[in-house]
Amino acid sequence: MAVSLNERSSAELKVRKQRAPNSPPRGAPDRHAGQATRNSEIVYRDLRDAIVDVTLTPGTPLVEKEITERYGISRTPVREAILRLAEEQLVDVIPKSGTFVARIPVAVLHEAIVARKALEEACVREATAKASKSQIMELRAIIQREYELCASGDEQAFHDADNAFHAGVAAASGYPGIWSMIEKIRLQVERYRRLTLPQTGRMALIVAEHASVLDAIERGDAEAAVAAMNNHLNKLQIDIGTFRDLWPDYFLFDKK
Amino acid sequence: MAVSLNERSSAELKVRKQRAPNSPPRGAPDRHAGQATRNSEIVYRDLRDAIVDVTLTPGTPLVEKEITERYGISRTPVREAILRLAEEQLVDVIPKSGTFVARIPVAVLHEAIVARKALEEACVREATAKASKSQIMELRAIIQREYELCASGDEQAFHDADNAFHAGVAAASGYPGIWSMIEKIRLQVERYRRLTLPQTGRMALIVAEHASVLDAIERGDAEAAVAAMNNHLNKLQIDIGTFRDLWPDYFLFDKK
DNA sequence: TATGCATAACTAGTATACAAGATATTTTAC
DNA sequence: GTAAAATATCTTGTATACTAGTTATGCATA
Repeated sequence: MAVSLNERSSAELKVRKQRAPNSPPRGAPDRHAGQATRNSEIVYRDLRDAIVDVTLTPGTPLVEKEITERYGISRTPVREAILRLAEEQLVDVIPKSGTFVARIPVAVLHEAIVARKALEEACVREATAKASKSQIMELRAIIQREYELCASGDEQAFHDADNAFHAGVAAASGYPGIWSMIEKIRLQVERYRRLTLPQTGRMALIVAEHASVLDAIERGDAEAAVAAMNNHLNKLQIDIGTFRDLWPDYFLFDKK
Repeated sequence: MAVSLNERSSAELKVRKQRAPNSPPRGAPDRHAGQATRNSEIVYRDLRDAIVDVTLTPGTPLVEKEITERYGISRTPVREAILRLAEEQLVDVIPKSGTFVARIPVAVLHEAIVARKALEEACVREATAKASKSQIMELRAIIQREYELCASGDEQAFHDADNAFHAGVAAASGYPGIWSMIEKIRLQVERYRRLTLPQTGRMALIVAEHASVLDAIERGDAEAAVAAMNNHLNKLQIDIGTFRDLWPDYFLFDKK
């Protein structure tokens, strides 16, 4: 390829010292998509997971130096991880003072559920029109896995399968990217869910609800599919009142 | 050593070297919300705006050192800004190689429009039910401003007012946070819009469409409001075919 | 001239040192 | 004894030096 002159204009060829403008490397443009082994990525993932499953409770101070020592790395990648979390409003960083696990903003919580319902409704409606046979079979397989995990009682795996179902519906709708939007939204809601719901005995109900969504999709009944999905997601509805007294420090009530 | 005993429990007092756990500073918990003057924030904003209004075209290399010299600051804040852009998929950073303004992903573009419509539909429906008189008056004022800006032909200001209208609808719905979600989604679509539409003569149409949305909201006709909003947003629909040939390097066609 | 390889120049990733502000502690004044 | 001021010790923000990998360049070789 060194030999093969590509068809570019001579104007672009004139720039020799620098990389030719407007030409990202042709060879590996988004290999970067593969999981990065960057330290900041590891720290980010660990911290995010710990915050989401409430291992790190709201208000807990996050000291860069401490994390630095735990991982045996320098402050730079730790700092990058914390900045990402700050953007997702999972931590509050107060300049020159400290960084803390953010309290759960109840206003955002409510809006997140509304937004999720709106997005999933669009997905399920489109999936009803466009889902291929193979996609439906995949969804059926996920439901079967949920059924099995429900029997074995593996909550974590069940939860993963639950998400896989929703992601699968988004994929079947031709809007896989919308699921990644939902996942971002889901972070805050998930913190609440983990904090409040023991979730015992609800697994069987979820499986049934997923099945009724898929049934409607399969028979092409868009309105029924939407209704079933909305009914399913309505179970997320939060009742914050109870917890206002229990853990007042975990929540942020006043909208900023 | 501690002369002034505060009223804290002895359990908490045992931790002396560290700040007491689970206690973010009471005084200024979210003063951080005020606009930060951090250098990284300034660089981020400048770069983001330049990318969104296509001053920086897709594929343009972003050299940290160069930005460093332009602003007279060190690499650290520049790097933080670039990392934020990478998360929003506005730049691609290829380790040890280079950072480039991301090409516009057409698949994401399409999904972004679908998502926006879904979210705005939820907002406008709820706004019809909940909008206060004052909120409706504010929206009416925004439309009037649009009318005036349309006459004076100030595209940038009109565009801002356009956004203000949609934000106002979200506020009236009681879901102001959903507008910030939409704004994130809007970034990619905006790049496309700036690139393709001269947008001349469309301003008057937009004003009329906004007015018809607000009229429906005011008379409490949710379905009409939703229909008007969808009609309005449908104008965003993209026709990528034309531009595939014009600027093939600006777009990313294959879904990763 | 064409091809492969060594080398130089560049990039982003990381480590570390220092600066600036906030908080906690101690000292001092009354 | 109380309160206010001085000080020490935290924190995050920034600058800079260094590391490691990538890309371009030029030279040797056929």
